[in-house]
Amino acid sequence: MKIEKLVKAFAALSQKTRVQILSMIINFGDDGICPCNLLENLKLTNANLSFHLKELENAGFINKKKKGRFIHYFVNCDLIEQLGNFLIKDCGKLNCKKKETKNA
Amino acid sequence: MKIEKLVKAFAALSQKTRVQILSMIINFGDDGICPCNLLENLKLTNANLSFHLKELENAGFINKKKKGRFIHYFVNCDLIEQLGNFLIKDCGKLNCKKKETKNA
DNA sequence: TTATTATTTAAACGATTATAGAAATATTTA
DNA sequence: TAAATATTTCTATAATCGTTTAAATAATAA
Repeated sequence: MKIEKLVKAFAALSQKTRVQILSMIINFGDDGICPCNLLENLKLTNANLSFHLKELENAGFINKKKKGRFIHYFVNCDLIEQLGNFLIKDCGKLNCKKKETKNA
Repeated sequence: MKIEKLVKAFAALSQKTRVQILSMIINFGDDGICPCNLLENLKLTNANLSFHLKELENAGFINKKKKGRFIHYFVNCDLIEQLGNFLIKDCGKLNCKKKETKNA
């Protein structure tokens, strides 16, 4: 995975509210969940929730799909697994040594 | 792991320069590496490197130890593994459901 | 149609972060 | 001791981020 994508993903998880939102979305699995339902359980404004959902979406953690009257958000498990694997297996093997970083 | 610690760790990885620095430190393994050596391979000021090292240290990713004339930084593998495991196994099992988040 | 609900966007703000330059603090070497 | 090197701290600045309020857009229900 490119370092830019990694960093963007970590940035999306660098905020308590977003980790909680992502966790909730994961918990609703394949059904997904709409913002209005998330709102019931979070002390946020609708605008603020929308902001955080967009951040998570931009980072690739979630996708949305229309479901009748509502928009449902779903988790993208692949990205989460890739991140986990990066940390456990690949971290430390990035191209960050001498020559490569000289002009990074 | 407490969500505050998680978030702090992810925040430390939410910046390209810091991921590169951490990766370099990991690559030097048990020998560790001093800031002056890191500087040779990064386009940073000493002040800025010091800032990023402190951020990584505060998040728990690295520790330092005096080695003769230099200070050597070492990676804390435990935290990295914990983060990886959180993503792969525990993410989605946080206490973020209905009742629990009501007063979070 | 109007009213209601769901969701996003826009504008403004305060707080935090990344960076640089300069100075301060060690430490080592000569 | 003075000079050189290593590292951190201080100060300031520009950029980014999280939040709110208000408005805009879209869809549904009455």
